[in-house]
Amino acid sequence: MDTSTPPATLESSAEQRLSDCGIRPTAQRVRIASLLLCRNQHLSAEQILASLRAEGARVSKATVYNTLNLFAGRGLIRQLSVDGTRAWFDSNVEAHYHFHDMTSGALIDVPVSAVEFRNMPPPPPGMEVAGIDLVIRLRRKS
Amino acid sequence: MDTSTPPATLESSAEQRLSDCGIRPTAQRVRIASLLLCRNQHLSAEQILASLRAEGARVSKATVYNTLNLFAGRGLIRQLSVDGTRAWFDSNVEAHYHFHDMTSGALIDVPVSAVEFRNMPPPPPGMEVAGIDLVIRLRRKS
DNA sequence: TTCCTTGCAAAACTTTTGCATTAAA
DNA sequence: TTTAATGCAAAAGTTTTGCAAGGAA
Repeated sequence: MDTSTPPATLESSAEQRLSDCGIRPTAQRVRIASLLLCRNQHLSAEQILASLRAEGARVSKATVYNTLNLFAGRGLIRQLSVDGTRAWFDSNVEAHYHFHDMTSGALIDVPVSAVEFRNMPPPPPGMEVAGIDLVIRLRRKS
Repeated sequence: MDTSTPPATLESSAEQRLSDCGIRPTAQRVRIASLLLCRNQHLSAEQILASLRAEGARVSKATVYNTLNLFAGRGLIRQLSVDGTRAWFDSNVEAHYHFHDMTSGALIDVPVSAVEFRNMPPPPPGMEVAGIDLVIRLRRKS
């Protein structure tokens, strides 16, 4: 639909990643992937929609949500439930944890290497660990 | 409003805890506190509303939400963001973590003693740790 | 009386869905 | 051409809010 602004290299690498996941690289999906996957970041659906429209892209809210769910389902991004207000989409799918600045709402990545677990409780019988979400809440030092 | 069913001891201990927190123990607040604080559990606002009404209590949705927010603000309960769908209110305010059964949605308490951290990343300058939320996601073993 | 709490309904938000239209292979 | 994706608007679900009425001090 829109063929301007973002560098060809970014777009083509996003296209490549979508194809690799078996996702048809439509214009909207490539735009969303380019925006999100260019670096490690945490964005809400609304932020993504606003950014794309600011760039002049033609995208609907429904497509943003559909696309984010699709990407998350294919492991291209990770959906976070950090505060109850909305979902955050994390472009970093490597194992890692988060600082959550409760004042500003900001999320900061914490590498796995910074937190080592001495022991972990065994999962209940018949269950296995699918993932570990660690959120370290921060407040301004008093 | 309603003076039936729950044991007097439960109600009076709930009343005591509310008074201790400087919360005026109205009928609705005592009912909600009695329901939630009788044991360690994780309930949604809607579940609490349904339980109270099933018991014959006269309570509105607005009051349930107002009350839960009030209790959480006073540290009487803890609000959890585990899945994006809704808030869960945890009657256990002692430090602890959670298993999250992704199949059933169930939450299971994990005592702090079951998880020891070998090291923790230092909070950014000017910040301090306000809390640690650890969610261990579980799926059925394949 | 005065202040706080409640209930109801409506509003505010985030996210999903139905369906006609459009784009991709 | 045939299938899948998009856009729009409406719906769905959770949580908040405004305001009149009710209850406690």
